[in-house]
This record gives sequence, structure tokens and C-alpha cells, in this order.
Amino acid sequence: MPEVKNSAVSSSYKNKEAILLAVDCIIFGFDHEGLKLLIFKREFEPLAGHWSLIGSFVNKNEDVEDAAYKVLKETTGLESLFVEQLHAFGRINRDKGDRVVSIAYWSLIKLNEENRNLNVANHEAHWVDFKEVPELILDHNEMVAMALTTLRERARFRPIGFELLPDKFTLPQLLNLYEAIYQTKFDDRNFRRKILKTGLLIKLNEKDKSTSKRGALLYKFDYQQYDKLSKDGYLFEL
Amino acid sequence: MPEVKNSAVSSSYKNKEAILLAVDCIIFGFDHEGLKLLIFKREFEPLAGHWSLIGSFVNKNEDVEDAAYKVLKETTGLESLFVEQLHAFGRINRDKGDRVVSIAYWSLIKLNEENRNLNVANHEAHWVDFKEVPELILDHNEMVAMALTTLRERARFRPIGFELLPDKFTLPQLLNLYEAIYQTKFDDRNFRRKILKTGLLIKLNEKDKSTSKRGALLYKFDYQQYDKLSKDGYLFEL
DNA sequence: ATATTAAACGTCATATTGACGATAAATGAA
DNA sequence: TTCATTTATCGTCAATATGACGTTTAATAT
Repeated sequence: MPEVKNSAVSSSYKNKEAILLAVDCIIFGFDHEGLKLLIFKREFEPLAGHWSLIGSFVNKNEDVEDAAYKVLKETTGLESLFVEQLHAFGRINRDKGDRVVSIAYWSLIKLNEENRNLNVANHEAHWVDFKEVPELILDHNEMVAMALTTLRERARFRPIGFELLPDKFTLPQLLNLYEAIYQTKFDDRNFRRKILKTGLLIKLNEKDKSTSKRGALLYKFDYQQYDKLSKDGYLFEL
Repeated sequence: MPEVKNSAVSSSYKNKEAILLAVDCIIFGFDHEGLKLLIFKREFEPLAGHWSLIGSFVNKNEDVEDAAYKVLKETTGLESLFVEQLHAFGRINRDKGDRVVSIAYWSLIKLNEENRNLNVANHEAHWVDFKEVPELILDHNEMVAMALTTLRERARFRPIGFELLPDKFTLPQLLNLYEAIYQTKFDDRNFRRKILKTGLLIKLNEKDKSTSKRGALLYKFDYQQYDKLSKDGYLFEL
């Protein structure tokens, strides 16, 4: 096999330089106040004490994805949540400490009494309004911006919003969520029509009276129906 | 700063294991025969001689993205082409040779007489029909499958098809391209209506007579108009 | 001249959208 | 117990978009 000269294309594993690999997690949550982002105080130098996404180095004997799941499980306490790889960030000098390539994952969690509380698992964690994210270390603000763009893209064509709501939710809640995600107002009547037409919501015989005298009907997401429609190449559109 | 015990979350750069990092490129092209994929004969062990995507290890002193661009430039001879990061593939044993995490990039190129020819830059390269991709090494078939899914997603809502056509193209050509991408037939009259309604095509006063007696009008893509519409949050939909 | 062929144009019934108006179900005040 | 208030829910309609399909045009070759 001829060795190719002056080629960008690799021709063996020899003399290749290994690089530190990390995962960083963008964690979105939603409550009555709006869309939130979970950020942390960095616990080691350089930049200790600064706001940061939560992350971890990837060990040589673990899958990259597992590393992300481990971080998410530890910081949210949740086993099952929506997680998707966002992007690998690989600029040479993105990390001042050493050459580190970071693979970012974004996730959506259903807020409840436990994971709403801060200082998760010994880490100083804070939920912040996604519109008021402070300066984060390294390229973490860039990661957040990209995650938000991706969230908006995904939520437009996939019924992903449900991942941010409790299992039972009302249509006004769902509307608020979409309005928070896109930072715009939707006509409630048209929104209701579109969302119900998908056939992905199951109407329950319960009402939530926490926000109005009249109370709003609770719905749950029909995951079975969604799976069925997805297989047929279904395309949800908001 | 307290060291967190038994935590997935990293607390310093010390004792972290570096990992080999690679880029692999999924290169799509299109001609009268259909949508093509550029594959290569692997030039080093293990698996030398097997079909593979083209790739390269990432040096410690280069951006990940630059590594991908370098490979693409070398194998296609093109400076400017559509490139987008696809996904980082990070399973522990995905590479038999060593622990290698690969960041895949997908790209679209305008085929011409030069880059259509095989054995690009000393590498044994072949264009293959995307429906008949042979068995590739490692997880490269998985990468191709994901790239195809992403291409279809992108082409649905972004006028990306033009990246695969020459600067001047006819509507029947464009239709053929979309039909190849989605492996389905579109009504030519409705397709024409939709595509022209976007206002992104500039009609030229030239005809291409290579495929019919009558000849088809040539168009070019209006990149300026696209930029303008994109900024206003425009959403192209096929 | 005329048959042939791909390209281009046109029509229409139906479905979807966006912009509203109107009603309903609860509460608490008069 | 009536009534005003508030949020939730249902309904309407004109404008637009869609899918399905028929027709004409511009060239070439016979």
C-alpha cells in the first residue's frame, strides 16, 4: 500500500497525537416563569468559580454518549430524559487549560419539586432564564446559542415540547411553552386547532384549576400514536 | 474548591486520558444518473483495501473543522463547497485499530469534468450510486445513513439542492435531483409552481438543449435574495 | 408538412391558514 | 342569587395553498 505524500488523508495510526475529549451538556427546563437553562459554578482551574455548562472528560474506556448520560443523570437525577447530540466544538484554543475537543449534548427535562432545587449533587447549580444567560466560560455561550437554535428547529417539526412539560398538561400551558421557545405570540384558537389536529394529544377527564377559575382540561401526549405516525414518515408541523 | 467524590463531572485536567480524534467525510454528488457518494479504498491496516469514507486524524494543533476542510479540498479539488458537521461517532470499539472518536462531516459538490474523474489525488476513489453503497469499514455505513437522513431533512426546508447542481441548471434537472434525493416522484407542474414561488430562482435567457429537442430554460440560484430572506427568518419548504 | 417529445402553462375542487367574533365555565363581589 | 370578571373553549370566513390533472408550446426528425 503506497504511502501518500503530503496528504491530509491519514495513512496509519502511527505517530498520531491524542487529544483530550470532553462532553458538555445544555439542559433546558420549563416552568410557569418560562424557559430555563441549568448552569453551574466551575469547580476547578482555570476559571474556577465562573459560570459554566456542566461537563466531563471522556475516559478512554467509555462511549462518548455514555459520558454525557452520566453527567445528565448525576445533575438532574433523571434516568430518562430527552438527549441529543448537538455539535462537536473543536477549535484549537477553545479551552485555555489544554487542547480539548468538546462534544455538546442538549437535553430537555420535566421540572419537578426535586430537580427544580439547586445545588444538585454537590454542584452549585442554578436555573437561569434562557434570555438572561450570563457570560459562561470558553465557548459555552456559543453552545447555548446553537442549542437554542436547534431546539427551535426541532420543536417546529417534531412534538418535542412535551418533553419539557409534566405528563399531564393543559393546552394553555403548551401554548405558553411554544411562545416561550419562539419568543412570539401565537393565536390561541389557531394553535389549539393545529395541535389537536395532529391527533397526538389524549384528552383526560381532569382539570387543572391552578391558573383560572374555570380550569383547563388536562391532556397527555400519545407516545404510541406518535411512534406509529413516525414510522409512516409523519411530519408534525407547528 | 472542593473535590467532588465519585462524580461523573470532571474536576480538573489532571490524569485525563487523551483519545485519538479523526474526521470522516461523506461526499455527495449528483449527475444525470442520480445521487452519488464518493468512497475510497482504505490505504492502511487494519482493513486496508476495503471500501471506506475518506478521513484523517486530527492533529493537536489544528481545528477539527480545518481537518475536515483539508480532506475535502484534497479529495475534490474544490475550495468552496457545502460542508456541515454531521455527528460525532464515539462508541468505544467503533475502530478496531485503536480508540478513535470520529467527527463526521457531510458535503455536497457540484460535479464537473475534473472532480468527476476517479483516483482523486492519488487515492483510489469511486463514485457509487447512493442506493448501492457497498459495505464500508467500521461504522461508515451508519455515517452514510445518517448523512442521507440529514440531507433529506435539510433539503426539505432549505434550498440546498442547488449545491449539487451546476451554477446554471434547468427546472427538470432540479426536479430530477429532488426526486433522486427523496426517491419519489413529484408532480412536475406543482413542483415548478412551488419552486418558482420562492422567488429564489433567476431565469436566464439561455436554454439547455442536451436533454430535449425543445430545450429547457436555464436558471441560477439567487444567493443574495436567499441571504435577505434568511435574515428575515424565511423558511423554504419544498 | 407532420409526428414526436420534453418543457411549460393553466384550471379547479379541496384543504389549510390567519384573523377574528362569540360562548362557556368557573369565581367572587354586589 | 344575580352579575361582572377572567380564562378557556368553540366557531366562522375570506384568503391562500395544495394536489390532481388537462392543454399548449417549441423544438427536432422524418
